[in-house]
Amino acid sequence: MEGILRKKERALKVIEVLQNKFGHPKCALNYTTPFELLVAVILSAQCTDVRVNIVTENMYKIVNTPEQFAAMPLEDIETLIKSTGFYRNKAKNIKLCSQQLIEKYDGKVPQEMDELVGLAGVGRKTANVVRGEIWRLADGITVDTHVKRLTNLIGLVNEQDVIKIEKELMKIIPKEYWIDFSHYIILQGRDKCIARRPKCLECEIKMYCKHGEKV
DNA sequence: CTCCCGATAT
DNA sequence: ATATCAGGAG
Repeated sequence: MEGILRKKERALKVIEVLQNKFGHPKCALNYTTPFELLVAVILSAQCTDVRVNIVTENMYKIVNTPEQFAAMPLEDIETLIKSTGFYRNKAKNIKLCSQQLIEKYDGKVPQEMDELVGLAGVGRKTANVVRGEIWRLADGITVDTHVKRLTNLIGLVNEQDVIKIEKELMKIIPKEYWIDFSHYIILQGRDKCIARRPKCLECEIKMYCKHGEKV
């Protein structure tokens, strides 16, 4: 087990490199309201953000409020979001989540982590993204498929459970970087550390990576 | 742990 | 054909 201090040191170096590369990153999902972002993040499960943006651009012209989704037949929501995959679960969650927002929060997206996680289809990953993006709030670190893969490769964690990964990262990453860290890792995951065919030769953080350091 | 699931790159 | 994509619920 590598020391926590050594991990912090390497994490800060990775952050420095990626900060210089990506600057001040923002969410790649398109939205105009907190609710639109919440729905977009729910749709982004196991789906590219490019696909989600194609779907939401069309859909939000028709429905973009909790009241409208709550009133819409489930089959119609399914049709609108079908191409994002898992469409039956997602449609059910979006509709139920909309009803919960109306009943409990006057149709507005709540800020507290506990409240967000209590909504249908909203887990810690989705809640972290919305809180960080909308209100710049962070009492957690977004752990998606990219963060899971890269933090293991970089050796910051040795763990597959996303909740445990998040807790470990919260010990290693200084809080001021909690929001941007995930953005950096995800952007690097798309640009260089692509799961299907990583471009280790061109990777800016290969010296900190289990794959890249062999190149 | 399994299931949900279409689109895309390889 | 197969792996992967800003996961969450049962």
